[in-house]
Amino acid sequence: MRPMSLPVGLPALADSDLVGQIARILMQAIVQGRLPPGSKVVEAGVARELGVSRAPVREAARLLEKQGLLVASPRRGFFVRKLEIRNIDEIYDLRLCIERHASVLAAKRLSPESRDVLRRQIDVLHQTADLDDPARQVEEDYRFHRLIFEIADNRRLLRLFDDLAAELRMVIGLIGRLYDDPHEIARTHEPLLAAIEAGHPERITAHVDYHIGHAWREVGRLVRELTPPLGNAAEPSSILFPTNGVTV
Amino acid sequence: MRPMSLPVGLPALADSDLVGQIARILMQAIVQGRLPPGSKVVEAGVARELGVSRAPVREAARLLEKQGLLVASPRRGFFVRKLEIRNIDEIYDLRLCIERHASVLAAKRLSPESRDVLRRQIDVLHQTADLDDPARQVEEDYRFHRLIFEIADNRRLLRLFDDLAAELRMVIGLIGRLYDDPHEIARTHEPLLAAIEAGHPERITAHVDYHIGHAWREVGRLVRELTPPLGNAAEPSSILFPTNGVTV
DNA sequence: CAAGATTAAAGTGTCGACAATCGACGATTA
DNA sequence: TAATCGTCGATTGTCGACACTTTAATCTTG
Repeated sequence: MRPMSLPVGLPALADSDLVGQIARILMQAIVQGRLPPGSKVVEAGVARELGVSRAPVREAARLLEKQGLLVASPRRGFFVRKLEIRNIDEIYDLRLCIERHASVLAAKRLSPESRDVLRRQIDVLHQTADLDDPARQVEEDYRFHRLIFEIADNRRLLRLFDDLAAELRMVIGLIGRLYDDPHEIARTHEPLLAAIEAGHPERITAHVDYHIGHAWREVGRLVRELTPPLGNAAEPSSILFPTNGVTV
Repeated sequence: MRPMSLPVGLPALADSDLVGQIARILMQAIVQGRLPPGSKVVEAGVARELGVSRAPVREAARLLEKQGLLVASPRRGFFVRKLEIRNIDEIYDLRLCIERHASVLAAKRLSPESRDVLRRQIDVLHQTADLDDPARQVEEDYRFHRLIFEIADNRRLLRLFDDLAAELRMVIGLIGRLYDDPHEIARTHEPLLAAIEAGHPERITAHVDYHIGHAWREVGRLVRELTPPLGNAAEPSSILFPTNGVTV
């Protein structure tokens, strides 16, 4: 048995695949804002907190780096990716691109069962809207869109969506509530599903464009509002965020 | 004032990045066929061969896994991804999706300079066609398409293309010569560029569809032909690495 | 002689250690 | 006082070691 110390406030890591678990834990910490953008991820700190050595932590950090959540600075360590508008735009641009595609694909491969699954998820969206739980709302929203990718049935496309979604969740988590009326969110999914059921590529892409484009503009606006305290998007010399030592 | 600051905006780093170097070396070994699909990547072997320890090798392998070149089997190690038609189709499907998008974007952002760069690359394609060097031809072909992504100016899109291209290079490297007439390759790029210059989204996507779709069908056909005989070629951990120790 | 059991070899997962490097702080100097 | 330089702690990059698993090779045994 391995001498595993007691993780204080962190979920215990029992199963194998330590690296994957650490990556997930780090990801959660990031998207939940416990590791704010710009903050440093100290390997030893994470390792100690989780009761493991630095090696698997490093590997997890590398994965998150390739995924885009972290950036590595050569002899200085890993940092949570900053909130640059450029990056937001690139993510949404790519998401729009693949979600149009996935939606059209999903329409082609839509079965009665998968149609029902989407329907039910819209119901969930409506129910969640009553809860006044923005985080949950965002989560169920993503679940709907993820379902579309699952139906599209391209594993690589799905993985890509998950990667983008993780980063978007971080952004959305930071700016808090995204829409004023949660029911509005739920409703806007209905015409999209209708278009998918109808199977008209043009109508589908139009609705996706509207739907994602709306979120894009909204997030962009809020991020722009949130960014000024940092001045312009000075990319180099990453220390414009002081060692805001909230590292885990 | 801060003590640092090299030239702003330069990626610079590169060199002392052992993990990145190992990842590149492994990638080359894979796309050049020295590590055939299905073969095992033994950490200790690679480490010894490169004169480093296993730690950075593992990190590099993890990156290549996330990129799709390797697959990890929990207590058994990393393996070069096998050549499944399903995977090929997924890659090309995604590539088609993003290349349409990138091409339309590139048209929007096309400057006289970037137009000339594309033109010149087509010239290179023609020149390369005379050399009877299939690998080189494929390389210059990718360079053209990569230029489109550069012009599209979305870093994430570009990274994604690079990831896909690496895997496609592996596939194409394995099936050897892709087209019968290299000049044909070069020529087919011209109407695509013309469409981009004209800036008609429909014409652009049509040409991209034709261009990429052609490669897709061709590769798919060849892979289908090639799959029964190959299957898996489990390699004994032996010397198949760089003829020199360019590392450390 | 084949199928299963046994043992040995190879390889992975993880750890702790150590030198090299970076950044902060304070002493030194103009 | 402000700027420069050197020192020191903190942290990274890399290594070698070790326990446990898987794979192979060998030995039983029906």
